[in-house]
Amino acid sequence: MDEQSGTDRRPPSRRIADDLRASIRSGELASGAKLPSERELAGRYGTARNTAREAISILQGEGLVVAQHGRGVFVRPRTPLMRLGANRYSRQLRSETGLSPFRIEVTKQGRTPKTECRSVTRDKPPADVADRLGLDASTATVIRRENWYYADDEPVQVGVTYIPVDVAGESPLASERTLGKGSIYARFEDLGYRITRIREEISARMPYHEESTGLSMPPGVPVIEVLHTSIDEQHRAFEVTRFVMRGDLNGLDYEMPVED
Amino acid sequence: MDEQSGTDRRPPSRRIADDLRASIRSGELASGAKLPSERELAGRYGTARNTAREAISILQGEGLVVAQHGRGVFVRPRTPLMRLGANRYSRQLRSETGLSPFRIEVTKQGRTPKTECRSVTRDKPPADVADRLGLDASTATVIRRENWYYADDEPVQVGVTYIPVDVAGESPLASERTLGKGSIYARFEDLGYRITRIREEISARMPYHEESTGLSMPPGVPVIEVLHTSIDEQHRAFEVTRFVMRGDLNGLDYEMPVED
DNA sequence: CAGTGGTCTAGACCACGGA
DNA sequence: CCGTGGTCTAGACCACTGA
Repeated sequence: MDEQSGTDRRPPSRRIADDLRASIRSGELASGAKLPSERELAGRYGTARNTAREAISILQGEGLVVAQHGRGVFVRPRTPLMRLGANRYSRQLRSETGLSPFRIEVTKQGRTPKTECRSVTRDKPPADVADRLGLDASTATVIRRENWYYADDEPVQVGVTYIPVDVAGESPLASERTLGKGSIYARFEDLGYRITRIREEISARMPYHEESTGLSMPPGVPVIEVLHTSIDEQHRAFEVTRFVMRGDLNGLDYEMPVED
Repeated sequence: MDEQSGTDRRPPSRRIADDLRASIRSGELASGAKLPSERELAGRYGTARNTAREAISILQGEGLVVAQHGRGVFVRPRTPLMRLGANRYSRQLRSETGLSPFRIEVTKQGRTPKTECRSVTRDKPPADVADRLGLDASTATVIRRENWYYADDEPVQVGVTYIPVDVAGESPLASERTLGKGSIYARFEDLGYRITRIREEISARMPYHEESTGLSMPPGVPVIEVLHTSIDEQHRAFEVTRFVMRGDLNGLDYEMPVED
């Protein structure tokens, strides 16, 4: 009754990883369950501990398990994603609830939202941002606002907003960390920029080292990067925000018309 | 002139990884450049080879480098992303060019596109798909069409389309692998379903084991998953497609109105 | 062929968590 | 305190690449 019938060409580390993966998929190792310890696996398969460890590291890279120092290795529980939609920018939603869609989503999950503007500075825009704003990257200056988004004090997103100085002027957008009622898009409206269209460019990648520590991300979890551009009635791009979101906690949900 | 002034609490593997990462960022190790060999690094830092190897595996997990057996470890070149937009579904684009947006994007990059319908079967819908189609997951039957998308014979995307049997009927959608001129949405129009709105739910995750082999993905690269729903004038969801795309080759680009 | 990464061994010590 | 993962060593052999 040996599963591998003598001709298993997989190296032992793969075999252990495959077995564990199968157990996770079948539900035998349920979400949150503890895997056998490295030493236990090594003994069971007759390998060195490092070999069992290598197997676990494969599963870590696939985002299937998380190791906790001193406790063990656990099947990574799949938390439901927050679903951020284009309605993030809806004026109606803004005025109805007085809450940002982020806060609504977090609250819906029974967690406590928090947002924090960490800095407001003047800076040169990154090349891609300058391009979206129609600015010259080498000469232009923008206001840079860095916002952090939390659920239960756990950071889940960062958003860096770039506003041309010509747009922000001496308004609160250019200097204040807190922007008052109706949040940032109300302030743009004060200045005569009313959002009518948005462009969102989405990509996925592994986090930079700073991001994975800043967002305290477990290994094997990618980020979603969204480069957002706000456009007004006169087709002016008046603001660009780069969102970086933990991929295990966030998702996007767009519904839109198909333009002929 | 020692950089670490005696009090470097980082383990050697981290230190090697940090140094290499810095070299990559600074451009000292350019895109595509070869890293020092594992043995070379071990010698240079006075560690065992495994320790240098561990450092490289950290960078692999971050998607910064790729190892090639027998050749060396290289800085992963960042290929430009394909930018898939909502105009994928535009009738105008379809009729103007006769090409699918996928083919246009790949051609734009100087590569050769290929698409292939691998199978057409009848199946039970997955729960999330059934939900989007307004079907009962346990009783309903759908047509399942599996499509693979290639650039220069390299697979870059998979799309699995689900169509309720009531919609597909006995049309080519229900059985033919090739759908003829104007592609799939033209066939839906033949049946009276004209796409007017779409919903796209986007997430990012590490590939399943089958996906990473099927799409021959290097380690440290996530996938983008898009659950797409097509909606017609009468608000009927008539088709759902789940796209799984290599995150290092694909991006999404939406422009849409903000609905009040 | 020499040089590279891929895998493995059998130990060792440390740091953390929980009883 | 013990059991866990985190890190490291100093070897070894294999498989692949390219001259």
